[in-house]
Amino acid sequence: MDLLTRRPRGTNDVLPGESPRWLHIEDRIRDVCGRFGFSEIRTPIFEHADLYTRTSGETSDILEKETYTFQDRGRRMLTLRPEGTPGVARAFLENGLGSGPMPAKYYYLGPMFRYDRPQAGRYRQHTQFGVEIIGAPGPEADFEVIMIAVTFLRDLGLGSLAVHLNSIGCPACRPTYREALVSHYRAAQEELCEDCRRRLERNPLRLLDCKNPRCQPLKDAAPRSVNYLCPECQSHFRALEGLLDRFGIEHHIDLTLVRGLDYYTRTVFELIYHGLGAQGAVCGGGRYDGLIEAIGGPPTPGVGYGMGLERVLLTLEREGMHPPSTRGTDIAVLSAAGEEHPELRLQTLDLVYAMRWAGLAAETDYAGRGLRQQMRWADRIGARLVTVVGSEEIASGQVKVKDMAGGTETQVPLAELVARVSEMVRGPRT
RNA sequence: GUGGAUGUAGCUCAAUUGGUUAGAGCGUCGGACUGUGGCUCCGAAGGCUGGGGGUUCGAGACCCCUCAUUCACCCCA
Repeated sequence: MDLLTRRPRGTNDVLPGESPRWLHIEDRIRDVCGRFGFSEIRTPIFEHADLYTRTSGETSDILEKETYTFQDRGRRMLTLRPEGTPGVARAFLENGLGSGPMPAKYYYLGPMFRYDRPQAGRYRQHTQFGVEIIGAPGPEADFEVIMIAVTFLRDLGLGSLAVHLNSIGCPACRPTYREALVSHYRAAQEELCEDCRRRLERNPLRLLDCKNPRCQPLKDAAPRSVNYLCPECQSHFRALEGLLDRFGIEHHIDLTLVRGLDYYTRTVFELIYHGLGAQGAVCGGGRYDGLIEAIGGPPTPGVGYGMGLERVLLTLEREGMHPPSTRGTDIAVLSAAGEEHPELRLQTLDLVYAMRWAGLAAETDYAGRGLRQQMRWADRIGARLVTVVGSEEIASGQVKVKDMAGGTETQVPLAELVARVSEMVRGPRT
């Protein structure tokens, strides 16, 4: 019934009070991406449903149960994007971006959609900041992707991070590992929890994700993917670790880290923020050397991540960090006109617009309230300066400008008001 | 999808074993001070107690359903 006045489940309004936090982190994103040489790419919020089924794999119930998929009026099956990477890969191919300078380095920022049960920092519409490097096969690209995330979070003041890292091999070596894993688990099939039995059949790598105590002994004894890597995958992984060491980035090899999407190869990683428990993972990504080929392009390596910004925001709040204050009102122009002096009111508006066109943040209350109330209002909105325009001022050509913080008033010729206020706000020119 | 907790004014919270007309602080608007803010005092607006059903003479409170939030799972893009 009051569906009309309630937002859909798992969505959020960003209210004016919250907006400066978003502006701040968006600002930091654009800055760090510029420094790292990443350009923004904007792709549609919906894509053909096939794009995601083709890339993310059939094993995950992600796509069947957790996407917003619908048919449009032209009977196309479309999906609200659940993540950024497939859309970027598609745009890369469709627009022939491979003929530009390689590797291609992109970042994106925007809403993603997933149909699951909301929790704090986890919503049906959430905002992701992601980066992709396409066309760079070596470990330096993996490193750069991790570093841009680490640098961004450090810039925000969230330095207390650890990189959790693993390598899940490539099409050459992963099958061997998968077999080893399956035979290890098959031997003890009866002891497994229900979920794990299903995983064993459908997606064996996920066995390592199980938190059921019953499966722990078996999991602890399970073969490790890093021991099954082919020489190429192994040296790639070692080199990445070496780079992280060299730059003093805290990292742990997490042998149970197996990301959910089928397209990952070699490196997978997560960034964990210390002391946040289940909400600690702020960022996850990895290498996807087979993805572009899977959607019909030439074999092209890629690596990237997605970062959930609501979770970053939540972390900032829990750490008591505040965004820098935004520009407020420079001057409130109060009107002593009242309703019976329309001409005076118009002269007040003349002044307000002259100030705005000169670059000042000028505000005026809509006429009608008493001066006391207007003053109170100017105080509430945080105006730095206040001036009053009335018949006395117009007649004498002199207005007073009051500094709200100190309470001091300065007499200023009306003709010079805009210039003088600009000086007071910006500091005198030298 | 599974289990637990919680829903009272814009916000934070009250309301005796189930008992008259659901209160306070903050915020908003207005007045004291009708041409000067912050402090103080006064006043007003603002509620189908999330929604629906049930028990009862009587429900904000108890029961059922539903919606939403939240925590832990599941999953993690």
